[in-house]
Amino acid sequence: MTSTPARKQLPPAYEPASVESRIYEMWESRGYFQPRIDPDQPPYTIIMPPPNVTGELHLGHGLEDAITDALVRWHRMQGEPALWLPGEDHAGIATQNVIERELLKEGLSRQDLGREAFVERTWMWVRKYRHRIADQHRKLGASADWTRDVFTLDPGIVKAVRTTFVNLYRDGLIYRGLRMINWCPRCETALSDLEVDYVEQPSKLYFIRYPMVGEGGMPLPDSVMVATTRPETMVGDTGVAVNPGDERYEEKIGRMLMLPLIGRDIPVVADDAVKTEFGTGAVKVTPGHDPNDWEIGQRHDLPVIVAIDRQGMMNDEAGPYAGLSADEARSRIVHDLEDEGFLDRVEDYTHSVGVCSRCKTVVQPIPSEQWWVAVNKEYEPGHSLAGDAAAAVREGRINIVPQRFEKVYLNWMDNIRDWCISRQLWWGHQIPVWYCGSNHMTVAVEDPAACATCGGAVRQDEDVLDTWFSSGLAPHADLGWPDDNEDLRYFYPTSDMQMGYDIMFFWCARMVMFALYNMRGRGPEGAVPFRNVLFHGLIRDANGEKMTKSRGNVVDPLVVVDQYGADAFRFAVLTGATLGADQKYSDDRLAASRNFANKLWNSTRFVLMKLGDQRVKRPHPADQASFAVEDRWILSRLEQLETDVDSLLRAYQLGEAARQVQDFLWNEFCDWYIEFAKVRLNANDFRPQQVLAHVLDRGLRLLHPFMPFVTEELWQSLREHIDDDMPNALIVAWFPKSGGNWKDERAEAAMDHVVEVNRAIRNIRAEKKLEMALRPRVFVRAGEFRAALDETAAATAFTSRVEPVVVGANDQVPGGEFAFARIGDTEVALELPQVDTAAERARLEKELAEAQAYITRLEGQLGNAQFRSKAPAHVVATMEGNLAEARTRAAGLGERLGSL
RNA sequence: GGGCGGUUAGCUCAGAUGGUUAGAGCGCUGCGUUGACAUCGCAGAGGUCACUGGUUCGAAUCCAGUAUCGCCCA
Repeated sequence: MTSTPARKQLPPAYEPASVESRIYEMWESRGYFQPRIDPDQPPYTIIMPPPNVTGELHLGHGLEDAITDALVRWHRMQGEPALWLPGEDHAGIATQNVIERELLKEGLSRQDLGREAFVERTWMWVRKYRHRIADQHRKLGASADWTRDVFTLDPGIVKAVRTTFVNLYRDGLIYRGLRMINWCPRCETALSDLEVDYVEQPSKLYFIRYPMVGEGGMPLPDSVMVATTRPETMVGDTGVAVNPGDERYEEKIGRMLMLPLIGRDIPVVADDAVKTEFGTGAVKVTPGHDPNDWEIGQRHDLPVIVAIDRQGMMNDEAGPYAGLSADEARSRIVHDLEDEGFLDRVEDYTHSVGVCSRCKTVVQPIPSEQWWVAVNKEYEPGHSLAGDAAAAVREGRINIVPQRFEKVYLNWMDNIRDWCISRQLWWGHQIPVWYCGSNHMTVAVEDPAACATCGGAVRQDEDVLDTWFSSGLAPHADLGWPDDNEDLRYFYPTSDMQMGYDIMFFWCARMVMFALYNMRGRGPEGAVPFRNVLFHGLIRDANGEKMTKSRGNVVDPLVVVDQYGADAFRFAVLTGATLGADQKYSDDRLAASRNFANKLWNSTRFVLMKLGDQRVKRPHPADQASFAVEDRWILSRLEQLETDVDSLLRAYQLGEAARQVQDFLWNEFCDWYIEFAKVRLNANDFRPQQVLAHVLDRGLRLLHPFMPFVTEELWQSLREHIDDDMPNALIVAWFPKSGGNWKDERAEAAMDHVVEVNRAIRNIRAEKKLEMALRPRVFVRAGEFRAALDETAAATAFTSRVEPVVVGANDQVPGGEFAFARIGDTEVALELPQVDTAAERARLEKELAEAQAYITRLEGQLGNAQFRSKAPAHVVATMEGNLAEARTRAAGLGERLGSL
């Protein structure tokens, strides 16, 4: 075993930097992150969404680590073999772009290097950044099993990708086909529908007359006017389409038009896709340059003419405009149309333009031969990739949290189209297809030596797969599929999955589709990639803007960790918003969380100081009656907290759970229990020691999933003071679960009352501006809670700086000058050097008025027969209790007013 | 065009299945270094829960509509 962390005197303030790396090293070197496979126990498994190897982690990754780590630590502390499997993604386009930018600084292009050298250079980058990324996770406290770290280009994943590809191909779910794609001229690759963003752009709508021609090609005086936003594409027009129900064009359907400037004859076709209300109701059809026109062209057998090449230049098909850029061609064509009288008019128009989501270049829709996944095709009766993926969620085999995202997922899955998976890149999983000289295709997992059909020499398809193809396999591929190894058998299906809602379609949807296909041998329940998937929101900047490099508002989580500590960062992002909602980043919230860590640090210092070198037993419920009211109160409250945290965590309400632990530790344990305990300890009554140690121990355990470092560091100091079966580290200590043994309603009510009495006393002190040194006598005329008030009188004396005298309700308070307050059936009379009668009267009247208003409300409600008959008994009882209490209070106040 | 979400204190946000006088942090006001903590303590001010209507004994919470901001899909 490695040496335990250094345990000297704790410094007076928590210094995360001096603790975090030492603690993390201790955890990792002792192997706590590696689960022990135990066939008798169900495991907890969660896969890390692999960050891109392109560079640094951002706040979103930090949030993900905070969520995942809290979950995995919670499960680990419940004794489950817990596996958090980390990884990194090769991120095709993104990484290639980064390397190309690097090369550009040296004046080189990837073509200068050649494919092999370029890929090798990229690997050099990867080797460096993989470790950097892992270290960043470590700084955030991620208790991931680094011995199982997976990179999406590891040999095992290559095998998984190829096996999936081959199987899908054999089942007819992967095909190569000429279809309209989104081409990014800058990235020089095809993109899937998901990688295209649509932005509104002001543009023009051009109205162009296409003259009709007769049988022998004779021009007729009639014409059809079309409206278009891209006049330069008209050189590729092969038809004009109208809606079949549009009366304006009824007689023209089937007739021929003459394409201006070009002179080609093109037909008028009727197609439902044409909207009568757009432009003139007639649209030119350019199947080579528009996705909708492509579809129309397919339906009406129109030829496809590609007149603009992939670099955006007009080619020979453009006739007189060949060699021009698309922009130049547009102005020339518009000019020529006008000259020849074909241009009717131009209107301002706003339309949405597809841009590459990565580089924002306007994408070109072009027909191209690419590889596709047929997501809706049945490979077995009743089974298609998308159909099964939707069913798994509909039928509850996969649970989406928060539930509202279920609709988004299903809506997308139900309307999904075939997925373009080939990319014209060099960095990624090269498509496992080989071609020979006779154009035979060999599709194989292992590199073939020769063509499977004719034995000829083969060349591999040059394209690579969409990055999401490989990450879509993560849950089963990361665990070893297609090999049938122990990890896969034991840890699959994974338990939870977590990601930003922005990659629901990219990643979550693909994982579900692939897993249900690849793992279908396990049956519908066992095939799912995960049982629950959590969608978290985005971290935005203080103004609610998305953080992007171009905006320059990106915050580095490691800078935050340096400044405030990893625990503070994690606590702040976890409590910053509810799951699924975006949150705004704020330094104030970080500071508040750091302050909490420091508060915890100091309260532990206090407990340790009071324990000295003592080793105490845990309080035993059998001795409950022997404990003081504040002991019974805090132990009862602790059990309630344990119950609440358990149910909150089960419901994935991580932020609320963290808040409740904080609230307990700060506002109940520190503010009241510790303050009260001081009095007994100072009087050499050492009974609070075991309560202090026990409650703190439990509190640190409850907080550990959210603030792992500071809790572990403190617990290391605390553990040797508790005479119990204490493991070596908090990370593997049992998570508290209430047995209900300490629940004590009476103690809670009594202590609540004592707290209120103290508040009332302090309130008077503050209001009367009594000097701190002054310790006035205060008569506490107690009713129901006399025993508790008696028992805590010394604590009241200490914490509220008074000399309390607890007397019975019927006892008289001696003469003198007093300020009065009422808490239920208890009257507080604080002795003053002198009383400003008018001010005192005003104060009491205000309080009385409040009490009266409250009474009126309660009387109204309780006087309602409907309420009495329909409301549950405990609600009525509570209100009756409150009414009685308020009446007692009002009566007391009235009495005091009368005597003034 | 379809769908989803937000709107609660000056700011950032909590408020399961409707049920005490709606909470926290930060900020603000006043007081305060007593041996855990000034990264702190005590006390206080501050909210017609966006609006309108409905359901209910009872609505921040459920329903319908409106306004406004944002997101997703087409």
